[in-house]
Amino acid sequence: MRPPRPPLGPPRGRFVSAADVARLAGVSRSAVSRAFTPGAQVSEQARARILEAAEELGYRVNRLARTLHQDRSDLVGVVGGNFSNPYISAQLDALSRALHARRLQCLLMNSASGGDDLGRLLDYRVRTVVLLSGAAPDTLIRLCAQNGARMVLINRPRPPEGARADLVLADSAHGGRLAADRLARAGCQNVAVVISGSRTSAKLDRAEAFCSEMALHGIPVTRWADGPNSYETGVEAARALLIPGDRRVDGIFGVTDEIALGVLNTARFELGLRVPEDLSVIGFDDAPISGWSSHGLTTIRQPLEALTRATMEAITLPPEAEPVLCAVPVQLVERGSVRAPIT
Amino acid sequence: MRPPRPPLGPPRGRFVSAADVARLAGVSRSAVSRAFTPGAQVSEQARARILEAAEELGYRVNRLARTLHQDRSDLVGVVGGNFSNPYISAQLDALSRALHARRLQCLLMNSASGGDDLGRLLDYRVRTVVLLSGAAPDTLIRLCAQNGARMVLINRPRPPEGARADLVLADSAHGGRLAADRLARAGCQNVAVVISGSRTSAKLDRAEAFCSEMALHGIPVTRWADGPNSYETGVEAARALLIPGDRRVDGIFGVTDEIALGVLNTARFELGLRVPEDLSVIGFDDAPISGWSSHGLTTIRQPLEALTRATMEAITLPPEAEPVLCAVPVQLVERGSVRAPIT
DNA sequence: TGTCTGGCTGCACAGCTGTGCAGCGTCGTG
DNA sequence: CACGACGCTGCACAGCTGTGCAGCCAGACA
Repeated sequence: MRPPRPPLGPPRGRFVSAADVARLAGVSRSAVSRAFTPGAQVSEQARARILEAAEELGYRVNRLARTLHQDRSDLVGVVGGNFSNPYISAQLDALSRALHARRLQCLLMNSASGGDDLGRLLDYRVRTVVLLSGAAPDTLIRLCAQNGARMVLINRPRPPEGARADLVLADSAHGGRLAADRLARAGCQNVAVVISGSRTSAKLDRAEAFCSEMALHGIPVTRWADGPNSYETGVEAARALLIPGDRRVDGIFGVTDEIALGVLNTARFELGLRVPEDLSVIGFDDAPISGWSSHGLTTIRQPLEALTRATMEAITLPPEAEPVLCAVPVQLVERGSVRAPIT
Repeated sequence: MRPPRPPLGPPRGRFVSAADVARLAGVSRSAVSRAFTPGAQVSEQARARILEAAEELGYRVNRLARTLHQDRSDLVGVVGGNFSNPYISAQLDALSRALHARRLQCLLMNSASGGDDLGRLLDYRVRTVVLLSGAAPDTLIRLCAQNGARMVLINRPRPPEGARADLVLADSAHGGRLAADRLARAGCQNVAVVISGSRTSAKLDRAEAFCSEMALHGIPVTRWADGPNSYETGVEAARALLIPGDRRVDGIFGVTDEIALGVLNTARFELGLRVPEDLSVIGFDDAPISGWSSHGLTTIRQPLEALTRATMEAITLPPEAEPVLCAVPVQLVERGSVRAPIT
């Protein structure tokens, strides 16, 4: 039960307003506003009395109303498709911390549930929309432009010409080449690349670069592209690709760690293959669980800190600033799921 | 100051308002408001003209301003400590989808970064605060009560007497007993329980019930309680607990899957123990990755769907409704990290 | 033709905050 | 003592939307 209120308090079940505090402290509502505005002119006694009254009532400044007055809100819309994906969730964790540190709020939207309801983010006057998954729908691009909200795409496909959006991209092409070279040095003769079915994304660039680099080495590549970006997709791919025979696939590149782990585990535990002796597997992302000793996945690392830092820089740019393109370097992380180089 | 407006269309860099739309459509601002309010009285022609103008300008109703007028907002504050934790991220994924389906928005806050800045959620007039991690600070409890915001605690410690909060609890005690019975049936003689260092949580209940049930079986239990709720805590615990000797620990209960997986992997890959022959390991949660063939962790399942459903019910209750207590049953999931029962 | 009804429309205000501006009192100085 | 300066306060308005209420117009009916 709530303790009985003093007569001056606000009614039950409603938020406390500055007027309530003013009444209790015996000042005008303006004074309350000033007491919570740094640098505003209030006497020390009044401020003390106001803060005391606010504390007693549990008052907090209504940032929604404050936003009406200012040109930008503190809200940043963050869109993701699958927060239980190991790399996405690591990204979200880092990003939400960084936003918090800059006193920005994170309005989360799961794009897996609805269609292109992403425009609803604009209903809340978000200053910026950040996309972690999926492609940016044209309607969202237009809405952001018309309303002066920035848009940050992380490892997302380049929007159509003329669309204003900040791009934060890991060097997918270089990563794809690194993966190809590593499998070639391991002596693989017959390799495959596993992509999810979604066509429009940085994953395609990784796969493309992998294939063309492999062509330079003269090694044939089988492409598997089906299903969502998930562990199960890796499982399915492994079952289909790793049929016994004289020219069995001996190296697989999964365009995300989650896919690669599905391949790795299926090969080891369901098909009875030895990794890396019979099969080399390499991933992309370097999700935290890829380093666990149960997996030991060799992968292409996208540094999360650099990605987050670049994202925060784009987020905090003023709305009229020119869009930014930031490329983040990637690197090979050796863990043992790829055979040692033959010399 | 605001830049001078062109006769039609809003200036760059600001959000489009209903007044802008009204000007373009040649109607009053009220008419615009009504065109976007279901059931309000507007003629078909006016509505069509207004919607067309809104489409052209990219107008979206400002839900922040609308909130000023209504008694409750659409915002739900969600607090978590570590979104890269496998079970927390699965919870967040399910919750964000469910909120989206009910047209509620998810204002995310990472409690790992700041102290008790959680009160900042109230600045945004959230209708409800949901806690996924950590204990509810007294100040937050008081703030919510004074402002008529509901509070939902998921597997969190019971708040102090008199605090109004909805509780959604998996049956920790029953789960702890299930884990103990299972290890006892496996013939374990010397078991340990691994808790994280945080004292205040449902994890303690799991451990307590485990210990008392083991006492009934007459089996000694070593307690390890240190570090955060993380994979590394499991690693550390395994290194410390599994020292070779004549009375080595032969069964371990990790109070979360993440901890249990740290134990499991360290035992298998670093210490060279066979699981389950030399050591039985059991976890709690049933995170998605626990079912992966690389782990095969036997665990106590907290059904995510039931948890989410109960949470949504509490979230959508009116502010004046009495607090709710919802207990969700748990069950044992066999996967092979515990030895077969001896009969 | 006059009157009444009903459907739209716009005015004005509420809801909450930030801030320019004028007013008020006090204090210091000539 | 008179006057100016200065610090503080409250008024009033802006910012954006929802809505009660009155007014307007057209159409229907006697």
